[in-house]
This record gives sequence, C-alpha cells and structure tokens, in this order.
Amino acid sequence: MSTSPKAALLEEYALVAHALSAPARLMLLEQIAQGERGVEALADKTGLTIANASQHLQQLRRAGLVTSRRSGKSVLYRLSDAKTLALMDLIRVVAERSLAQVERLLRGLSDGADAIEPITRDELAARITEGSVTVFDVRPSDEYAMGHISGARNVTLADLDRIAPMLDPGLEIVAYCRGPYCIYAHQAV
Amino acid sequence: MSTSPKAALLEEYALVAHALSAPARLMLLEQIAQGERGVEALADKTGLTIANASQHLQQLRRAGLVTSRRSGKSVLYRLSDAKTLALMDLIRVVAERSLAQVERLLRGLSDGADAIEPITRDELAARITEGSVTVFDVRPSDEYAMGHISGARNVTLADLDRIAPMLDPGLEIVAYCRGPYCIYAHQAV
DNA sequence: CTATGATTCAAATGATCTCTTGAATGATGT
DNA sequence: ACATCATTCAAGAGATCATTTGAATCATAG
Repeated sequence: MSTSPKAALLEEYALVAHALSAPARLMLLEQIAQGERGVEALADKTGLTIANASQHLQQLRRAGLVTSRRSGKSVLYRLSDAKTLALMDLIRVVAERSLAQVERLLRGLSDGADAIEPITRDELAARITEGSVTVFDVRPSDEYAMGHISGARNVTLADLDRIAPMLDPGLEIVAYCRGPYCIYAHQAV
Repeated sequence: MSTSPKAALLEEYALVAHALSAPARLMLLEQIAQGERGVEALADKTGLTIANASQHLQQLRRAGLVTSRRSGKSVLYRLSDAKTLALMDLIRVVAERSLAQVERLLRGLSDGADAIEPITRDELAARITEGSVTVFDVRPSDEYAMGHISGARNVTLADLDRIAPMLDPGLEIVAYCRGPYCIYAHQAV
C-alpha cells in the first residue's frame, strides 16, 4: 500500500464529508429524504440535468449516504439509513449555530414583522384539534400527496395571495413543509 | 441578493461539510480534540508546514468548527463546542458502516491473528484494578502527559519490541490511545 | 429478438482547491 | 522605540473536481 493505513482511513472520512460539501448534492439529499425517487424526478426538482444528477447521486452512493434499487425502468434512490439524516441535521445545526451569515439570511426572510415560533409535533396536533390554528402545508402538491399532517390544507405559495383576505385574522397560522431544511414556511409568513 | 436565499443556506451547510472534507483538516481536528493547541504544535503533529496548517485552521474557523484565542505570542485553537466532536464522530460512524473498504483496511492492520475487543470505560477500569490486564497508552508521551488512565503505562510503538519479551503471555493486553480515530492501538497489537 | 426509454459511462473543458514560497502583521521583551 | 518570534496574508503552480455532451448499457414491452 503506498499510503499509510491511517491516511487511508482519513481519506474515507473525507470522502463522506466531501459528498455533503456541494449544494447540488444537498438538494438531492433533501429530496431523497422525502421518500424514494427516480433520477428524472430528482433532476426535475433540483434543476440539474439528468446526467449531472446521476453523477452526483453516484457520489452520494459511493459515500454510503444513499442506496439505489431498480424498479422496472427506473432506478430509485433512498437514504441508506437514519444516520444519513442525522448527519445532515447535525451539519445544519452546526452551520446555523456558528455562522452569523445564516442568521442574517433568516432574519431577512421573515421581514422582522411576525414572530416565528417553532413548536413540537404533539403541541401542533393539540392546537389543530382545538381549532385555534390553521395549518398550511406549503409544499408542492405532489409532496403533499405523499403524506401530510391530518387537518392541514395544502396551499401553494401561488395560492396564498388569493386566499389571504378570506382568513380570520384572529386565528394563528402555522406554515410547515418538511423540516428545518425548508424555507417555504418563512416565505409564506 | 444575486443568489436565492435557499441556495445561500445550502452553501453555508456545504461550507461546513467542505471543511471536513480534507484529510489534513481532519488530522488537525483530531489533534485539537485533545486540547487547546498552538499552530506550531499542530503543524508538527500533522507534518504540515506552519503556513499550510494556519490556512487549514482558518478554514475550520470560518466553518465554525474551531475557535481561537491569543495567549502571549501564540494563537491557541480549540473545538468550538461538543457538537463539533459529535459531527466528527458521526462522519466516522457513517464512513465505517457503509464503506467496505474501511473494513478491509482494519482487517489488514490486525493481521487476523489476535482478537480485538472493544470494551467500555468502566469495564476497563474494573479489569485494571483486578490486575487481569496490562494497559498500554500508545500515544506520544506529550499527549500522555496531558491526561491518561490511571494504571496505564505509556509505551511508544518504538518501545514495544524491546519490552514485548518481558510480558506475561497469560495477561491480556489493552492498547488504547484517543478514541476511535486512532489506529496506534491496532498497530500495537 | 428488436425497439424503446431510463440511466449510466466516458471524455473534455472550465473552475476550484491545495500547497509552497516569501513577505507582512501583531504582540512581547529589552 | 527596536528587535524578535509566532502567526497570517498573498500569489502562483499543480492537481482535483464539476459540468456538459454524446455514446453505451440495462430492463421491459411488443
């Protein structure tokens, strides 16, 4: 072996980190985290060409972050296991904790007008049943179809302007999408 | 803003991952995890030039993984908090879980002869006091000086050949260094 | 077996990263 | 203030990576 064993190990760790170091691959992971997807669907969502998306996906697979299986003509990709999601989440936490730039971005989005209040899943369910809040699922409708909170209305950003005047101003509005990665919710506010 | 807010966020996440994607920076982090260190000490340990180490350290600082403070003439670096360590650890876990290549490396190191048995900290302490094992700390002596398990002997790899014949073959030998990142222990076996 | 459609491979270009070298900065001690 | 030491900055060469294009592979349907 030309390189020392220790250096080889470090290169393996670096390979995993490198797979997460391109925005294009993070977009793909974000989509794959929603559920199994084919290459074409992923390319559409991320705006990448099919060949380019395929190459990024193979880099993710080489790093062990996703696995693929054939289903008919398509190859479906999914996260290899929960650790992949935990890794994405930890990177997000570290990035948002320490980078003042990220905070500025989030502040810029919310216009500083409405208070943004993160709440737990159980708490949200309780408030829905008691009718004190209206929940909007602001994801694209195909993602909505694959699973959503009961009682939530699927409202795209384009719909918002149309229905905004019809809302009871006294009601609290909760916008959600697919976890911390999504910024649709901020835009909807 | 020329780029969309969402793309900017993804680039921040990518920056953190990118900081972890070079073996040289992983070596530096591994050393910094041992305690606060100056640039020169880190450069020595990793075999990098001082200027090069300084550049990598600033990349780590930009990503929020380490912080620095001045102490006299030196600038001391340390991990920004426990999340950084958790992130390194998670990457290691993901890499070792999914990459068959890593397993092959580890198998190659241990020569397949002696069984390698990872044990918990408490279990180890119990075995030391009852005298059933001999514990070697195979780290360099300056790291040993900064903290080690009571009852452990500091034995460098160079010393091993010299003292190996003097050991009671019936005793179990435990080699340890500084957690999962270190491969000295495997070499010592 | 052949045709079709989805995906992957392979080569080439342009961009990015790493490392080295030499000079500049910043803090300390005389 | 001056000298000195540790660290950082700046610029260039060499290597590596991302993206595009066109061709090749693979599984199903006819």
